[in-house]
Amino acid sequence: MFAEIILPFSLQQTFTYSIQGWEGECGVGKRVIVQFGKRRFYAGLIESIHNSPPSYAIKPIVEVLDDLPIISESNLKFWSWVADYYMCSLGEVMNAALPSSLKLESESTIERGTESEIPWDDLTDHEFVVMEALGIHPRLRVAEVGNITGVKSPMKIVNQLLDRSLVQMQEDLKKVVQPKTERWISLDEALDSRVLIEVLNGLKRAPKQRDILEAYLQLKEDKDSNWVLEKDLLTKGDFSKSNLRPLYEKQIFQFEDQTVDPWREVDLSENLSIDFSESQSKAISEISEGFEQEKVTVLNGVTGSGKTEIYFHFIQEALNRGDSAVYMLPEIALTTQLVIRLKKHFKDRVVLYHSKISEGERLAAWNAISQSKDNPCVVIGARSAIFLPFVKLGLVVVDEEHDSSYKQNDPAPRYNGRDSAIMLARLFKSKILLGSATPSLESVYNAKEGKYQWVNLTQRFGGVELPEMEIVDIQKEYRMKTMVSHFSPKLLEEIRLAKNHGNRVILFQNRRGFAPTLECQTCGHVPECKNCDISLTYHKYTEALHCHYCGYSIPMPKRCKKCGGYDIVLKGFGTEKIEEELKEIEPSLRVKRLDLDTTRRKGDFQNIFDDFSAGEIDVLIGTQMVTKGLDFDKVSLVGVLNADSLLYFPDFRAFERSYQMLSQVAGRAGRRSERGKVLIQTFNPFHSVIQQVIHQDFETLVKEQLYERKNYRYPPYFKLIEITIKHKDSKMVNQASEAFADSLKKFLGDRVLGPEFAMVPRLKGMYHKKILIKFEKSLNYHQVKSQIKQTADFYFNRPPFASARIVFDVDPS
DNA sequence: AGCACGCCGACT
DNA sequence: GTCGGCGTGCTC
Repeated sequence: MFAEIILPFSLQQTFTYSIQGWEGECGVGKRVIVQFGKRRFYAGLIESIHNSPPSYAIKPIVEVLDDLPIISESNLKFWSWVADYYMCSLGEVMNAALPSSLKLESESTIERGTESEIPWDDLTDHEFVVMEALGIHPRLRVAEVGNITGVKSPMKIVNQLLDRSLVQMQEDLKKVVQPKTERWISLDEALDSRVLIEVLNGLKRAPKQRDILEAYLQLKEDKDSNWVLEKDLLTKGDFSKSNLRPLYEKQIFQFEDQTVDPWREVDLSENLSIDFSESQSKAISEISEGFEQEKVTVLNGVTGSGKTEIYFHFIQEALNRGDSAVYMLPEIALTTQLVIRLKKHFKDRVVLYHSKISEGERLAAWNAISQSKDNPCVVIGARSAIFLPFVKLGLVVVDEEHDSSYKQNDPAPRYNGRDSAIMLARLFKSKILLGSATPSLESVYNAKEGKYQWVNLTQRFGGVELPEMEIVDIQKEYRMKTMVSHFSPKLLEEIRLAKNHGNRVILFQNRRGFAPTLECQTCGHVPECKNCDISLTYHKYTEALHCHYCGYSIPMPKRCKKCGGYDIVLKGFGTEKIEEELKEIEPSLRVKRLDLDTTRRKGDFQNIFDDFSAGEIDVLIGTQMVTKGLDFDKVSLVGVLNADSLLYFPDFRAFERSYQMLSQVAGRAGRRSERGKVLIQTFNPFHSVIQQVIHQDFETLVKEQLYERKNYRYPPYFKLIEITIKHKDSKMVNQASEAFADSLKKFLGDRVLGPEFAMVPRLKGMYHKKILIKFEKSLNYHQVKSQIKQTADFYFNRPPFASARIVFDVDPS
């Protein structure tokens, strides 16, 4: 009997191993240790078991790691779909799916060999260094041999020493990551409370132990629990770990190691009850209709209309049936408040899963889900949650389904969390609900075609009106020289007004659109466009300064045009600059930033959030982050500093995204009590998208954009595959991509666009060229992809282009 | 991915 | 001449 094993890297095929000796233990979905190549051992996963012997020599399985499969065949089917659809290997999907602590890899080490005499005089310098090091450390990793000798390929040296039996080599299996645990202590079970006094008296001559015992008893009293954290006990009396050992030996204490639970200190006792408004109840019954027809259902609910409560309702319904549910959100919308709300409602059924949880939590989540057959769970997580080992999955909710961060761009698998979730739901025959205030054009289109069920939830909770929206024409303001750096007089006035009424302000500044500008450190001069009276922005690709309004450009100057000084620097115009300016204009304002820079450390986000909620910050300046699921009260004003930076992003989704982002940020204004205000600064007050945003005219946006997409052959009418060819030699990248594209054109014709240099042509020493395939939905995409793959194999698996790398990105965004 | 094999340029 | 770099091919 043989097994097909998935190995954890980007090799296309599975590998066949003999299961001899492990017939009883083997099973699909279990991990096995196998040797791959001459030395290395890996934990692979059994994909299938069969009895057709291959024509080549095979190796046996070394060990079966699991008693029970870690994932089911349904999950494996899902993996296969992801690998197939997104044109990557099963190994890459496995890597994305498994928590690191389930991955094992061997590591080569060397130690002294059987030859006892070291012929020091016959050693090369490198060999000498290695043998010397082995005298100090009994064991060295092969990588360390490279470090101490400074040689790039240490195996040559190791092999020479191996030949003379001066060293021997070993392979140690290592967990990639070990989960962190913490130790809990209680009195030994065998210890009767009556004998406790005796024990205390018995410790008269061991005062330290007696102190510890007393400290424990006090802690036990304080916390009202028999189990106390070792850490707490040690800090209470300044004891050390070694003081505890005799207490374990005398069987006074017992301990248990558990993975760290970050929710230990949070009070989750409160029970939340939900009362539905009339419009919510109506939406619920419409969603149920969609579910009955087994359709993907889209809940289009404006911000503040209470989508979350509706999700809770259906999650509860799934749990009542004994099914698990997944509630997916874009990563940065996974705020603590939402998780606490969920935990208060669904208690210990809640499982959190995203990139920032600890390895221990990750493993615990994985185990909870794989044992969820009789204990249904509700997973709240980011896109990676779709890879959990679900058993009975009854509901998948994808909130903010339009969000572009559902797409993983790098590394493979380059999958879209929303689209994959739909497939996951299909495989598990579970219900699927997509929610958004501004659904994606894809979902709108599918609903129009009758494929998806569409449910509207238009009324804001508590009847609060949508905010008042106003445009500020900054082209005019700049011309009249009334702008105060990036602020129009109107915006500044509204900020002051908000502050005077004790309200808060959110300012939105898209980072991506704001390229750096050049500033003279001597005279402060900033090069400006001769046509548009705005600063020119620096483009690395062309080494020039561009105006992104009229296209005017000048080569990167070496010295200041005004004063002739050489001291010119590039300055960013991100949130940081805005913060600086506002503090200068209005020093009394308490201003804080919310962006990637200020939320790098764990807890940063929460701190800023808490300060803002508590009224300790007047103005919060942020990037996309402020648009996502933040439920602030008392925000009377939302200001968009420059809407154009969104509109002119070079991407076919730019207008759709602009609408979504501006609507989302506007939705932050005036959520609970009073009506809020939104000010949008723009150079293009009459731009159709800006007009659609301020009139909340989603219908027209959809109509116009769908028309454009159809015309220019973009999704949802056409499918896109972006292919990137990388090579460190630009000539090679040109030749390879041209040859490849020509070959693709033979069967795809003008569906092949490019090759063209990427926006950043050279990245990490590699030149990048892109080929874009646009093809009709009516084509069999399976066939198209396999033809592309075959062509790629033909070019990139043999000379002269074997050294070029190729990357596929299906449905790029 | 990681490792071996083989070709080719730089320095003793 | 030898050492080490790098390109190429293969792994069940």
